Amino acid sequence: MVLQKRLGYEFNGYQVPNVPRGSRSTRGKRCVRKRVVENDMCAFELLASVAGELLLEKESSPAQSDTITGGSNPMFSKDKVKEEQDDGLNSYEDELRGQKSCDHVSRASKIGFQGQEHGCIFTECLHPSSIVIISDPSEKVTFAEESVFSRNKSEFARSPRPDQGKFMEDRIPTPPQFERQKNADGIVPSPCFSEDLMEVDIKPPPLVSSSSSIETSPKSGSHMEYAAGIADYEKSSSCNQTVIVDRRIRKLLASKFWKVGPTLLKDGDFSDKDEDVKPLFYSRKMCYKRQRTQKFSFKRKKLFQRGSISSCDLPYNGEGLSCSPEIHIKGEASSSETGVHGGNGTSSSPGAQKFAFDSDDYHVKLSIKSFKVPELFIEIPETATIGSLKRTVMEAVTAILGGGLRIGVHLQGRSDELESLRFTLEPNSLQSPKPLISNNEDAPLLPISPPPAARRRGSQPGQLSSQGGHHSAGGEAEPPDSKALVPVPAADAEALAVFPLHGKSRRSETGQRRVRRPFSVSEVEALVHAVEKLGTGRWRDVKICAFDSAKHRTYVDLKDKWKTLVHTARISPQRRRGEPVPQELLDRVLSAHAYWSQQQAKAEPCPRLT
DNA sequence: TTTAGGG
DNA sequence: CCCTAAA
Repeated sequence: MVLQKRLGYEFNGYQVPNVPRGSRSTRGKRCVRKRVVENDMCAFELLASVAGELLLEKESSPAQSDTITGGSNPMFSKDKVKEEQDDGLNSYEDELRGQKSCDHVSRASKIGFQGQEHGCIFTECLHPSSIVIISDPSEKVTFAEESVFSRNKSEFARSPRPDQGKFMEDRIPTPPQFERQKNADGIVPSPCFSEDLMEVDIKPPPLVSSSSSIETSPKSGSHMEYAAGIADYEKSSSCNQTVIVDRRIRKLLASKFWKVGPTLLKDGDFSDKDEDVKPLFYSRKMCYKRQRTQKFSFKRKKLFQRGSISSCDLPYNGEGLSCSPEIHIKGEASSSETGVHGGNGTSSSPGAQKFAFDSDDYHVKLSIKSFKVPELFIEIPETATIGSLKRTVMEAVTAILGGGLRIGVHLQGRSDELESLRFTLEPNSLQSPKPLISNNEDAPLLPISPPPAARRRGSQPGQLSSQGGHHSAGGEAEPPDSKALVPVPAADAEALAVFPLHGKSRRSETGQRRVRRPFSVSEVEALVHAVEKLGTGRWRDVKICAFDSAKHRTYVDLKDKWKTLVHTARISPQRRRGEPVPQELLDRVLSAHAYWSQQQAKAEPCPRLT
């Protein structure tokens, strides 16, 4: 039984238009950056949210006697699924079809949770596969997968102990912040809000909200908000399980756009500066940072040192290339053997619904089916091939996901249609270790403009040979630069702001190396003709005369081309590369060059003789 | 801004 | 193609 829900997490990918140098407005950049930040969300948040929704659905479900895995639960019924699919939310079942195995996905994102009345959901995000939702650790904690409390968490036993609740309560004092909330709302604060636990990266409830009221003002009635979604799950063992989730999650899930916490979790948003209070949320940030920043700090630093990457500037080559990697999400709920014992009493949560579970415990297993990786800045050399691109993309995404998922990269589009070139990421079947890069993908991917960092490095850019690949990039080793990819999580936009993105960014104006556009024969023809007429010292005139409409050809380009033409004409045909230029043209090049050189020589030493 | 040349 | 000193 699988609950399938297409999640609306999408990165509102942006693409800075190919604005002429120096004409990009500051305002435009600010907009870009803003969007990046607002769309930030990471996988574990997503999973946690899904878990929240599952609980909500469960709560609202009339079929209370079903276990989460129950097939008769409307929420998980095929009809429901179908309905969502018909709703245009996409059928990822179809998408998933063809995948040999998604077991790893399920495993990777398994979430174990256990609730108790008035508990809170926490997610741990040390690793995508270690997401844990804890509801009221004072009672017990169920771990999914590995022990997520790897640090400072030794107190928590993997298997719940009868006395654990007491154990926790004895050790952990209730922070003042939630004492207040308790007073205000009459809700018993969870002991898990302790410094002790906060230090271990416990994340706050994965609340998703379009308004900042919840996240930003935990002490002003926010608990009410939290409690609004309380759902009590009464197990057959009479253990009450309560998980607090935000009802809005569901609504938001329905929408395609999630505005996520990070933006709202600025320190300044907390009116209470008490260090005992902040850690809960603060740790979330830290956790996030560990997940993201730490991983990429090296590469990012490297790139920035070379001044090739900006958090808000052209991530692309300005030619329309963009990467929209996708991962897919699938959710499922199932029972589990991870027994949780202890717990007692009945739920006292008003209005809370109760559910009886056949098993002692249950897990909500979530598997990511589809979500868009926030953003990927990938640096590739001019000589990049589809294959190297794929490798790069895969590497980046894998890094983002912390290796919790195996990602397969599927190329969409053709290398000769870079405008539509995309990569789709899918869970990589464990049993199909097929090479990720096929040979036919190692064709040169020329039109892609590599960032400046690729410049002045390594070998000369290979010539693009439209006819045959005597220059096939076949054995082309992937240049080091191609690995210098930088996923730029939106959350790090702030941190990245350290770099020169105030005012005018160098990169946005001069950084992007232009796309290489070899001169065609006809262009050479036009150039030769113009030079024959105007000479070799009036490139501006040549430009106006023969390439006025060719925006991408500057007079410098023409001058350079003439230079190479002269060189080409002088070398043996065997040494020439690229699209062959008719010998006739080359002859004219030589003669014209000789003529105008002579004219120039004549004019210089003795102008009056002309 | 253009030229002229080196990288 | 890029970068730039010079003009």
